[in-house]
Amino acid sequence: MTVVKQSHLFTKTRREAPSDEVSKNAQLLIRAGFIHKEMAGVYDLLPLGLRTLEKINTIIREEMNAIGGQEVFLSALQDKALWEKTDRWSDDVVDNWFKTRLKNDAELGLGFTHEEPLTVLMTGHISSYRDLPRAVYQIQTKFRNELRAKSGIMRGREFLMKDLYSFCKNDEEQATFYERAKEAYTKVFDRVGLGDRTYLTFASGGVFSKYSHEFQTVSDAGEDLIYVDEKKGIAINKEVLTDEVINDLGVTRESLIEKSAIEVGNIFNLGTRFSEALGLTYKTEDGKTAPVVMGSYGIGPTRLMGTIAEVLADEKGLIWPKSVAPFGVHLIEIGGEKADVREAAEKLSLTLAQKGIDVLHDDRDIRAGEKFADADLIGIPIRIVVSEKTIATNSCEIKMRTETESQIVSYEEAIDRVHSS
RNA sequence: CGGGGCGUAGUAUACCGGUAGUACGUCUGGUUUGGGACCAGAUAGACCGAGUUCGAUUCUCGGCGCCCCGACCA
Repeated sequence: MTVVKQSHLFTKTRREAPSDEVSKNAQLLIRAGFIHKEMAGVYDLLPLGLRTLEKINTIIREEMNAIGGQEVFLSALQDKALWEKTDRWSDDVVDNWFKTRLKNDAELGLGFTHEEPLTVLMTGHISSYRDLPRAVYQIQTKFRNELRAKSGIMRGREFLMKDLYSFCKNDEEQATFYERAKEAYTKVFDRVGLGDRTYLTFASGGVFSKYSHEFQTVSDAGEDLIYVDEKKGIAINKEVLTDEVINDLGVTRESLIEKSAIEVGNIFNLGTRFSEALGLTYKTEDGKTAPVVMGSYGIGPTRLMGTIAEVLADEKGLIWPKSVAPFGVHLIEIGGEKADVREAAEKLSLTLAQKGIDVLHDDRDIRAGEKFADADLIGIPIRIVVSEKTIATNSCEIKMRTETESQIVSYEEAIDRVHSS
């Protein structure tokens, strides 16, 4: 693992939030130097932000791989003819296309989802029941020409999406995979630190199934209204809240509490809508031709990052769970112009790195107060301070981001605590 | 897309039909050095275009941009 010197990091923190951002996630992420705003709904990722995003992506990858997902990377540019086959090219049907043209005037789109191209791609790779089931996913930039970008990084026009598609022999196989995907999603949200406030939420299922499932993280910043049954740990999206649904789920109106929530994931059955329209069929055991049954499963990693920022922050700044923090330890030296302090800090950061911890070493020649304020703003879960005071006793100070008091401990104990945290 | 608000420096603001000032920030130097210190110096601004006018940041029109509410959101 690596040690990054903060004096080397090109991004700087800011004291004030920019005037054109109201949402907490964007204000904090910009102030802390994780992202940069290009225009409404379009953000760049800076080194700290990219590190965090990659941590999130790694967790998602691990869980998708665990259910048999195979990663690909499809193109953003999309062929008009393909989307006309499923009647999703017209602006009357899909109103958030970004469309552009080739030099020869042929129309293209920038992908807002990838059912069509992947279904066609798979026609070359699925031809027998022996080829099924399959699960294919990517983490890719999506483009959606939103009428109104809002909520900072939560609803952008260009954003990262993990989209997995399942290909199964029949509804039963699809249902089995769907359940596994549901569990994988639950693990993802647990691992990124949102598990206790993220609810499996029943939502509109479209044509081929009664329900789809959303994963909704409770937050005042959310755009969706959900009705939560806390005992059962499930929720119902307002858009499908009917007596029938309430009955289906075995809850009562009295048990439901209305909450605002952020949709961090969505899984749904596609049936054979795309396979039939695009000719994705296979031969069954008895030699018959049948359409592949599909499902689709999305998570927006950038939105997830914004949600974590939004939901877990305090008045001082960001608070990253260990699993997604850009660094494991923020090591602050105070009085680094003294050679022995600098040496002790460098030695400790190297030791931590050798033990598999990413360390951000604040070696900047600024006052302690600024370093502490920046550390709180950036939100790395563990802060370790090395100063003249501490090296006199061969010790250092350690403090969790969520704590207010630090403790003086030996280097060995500090390392132990980093490990056990 | 309907509605609303707003565009003066990174932030917050002031003044004004005669070409912009303050504070904070930022940068440099010095003194400092455990929760955003002090002193000195510096940096940086009227969204764009057209019109009216001798002269427009100021008035008019058009554009562009940003934010919010709603709608939308496989």
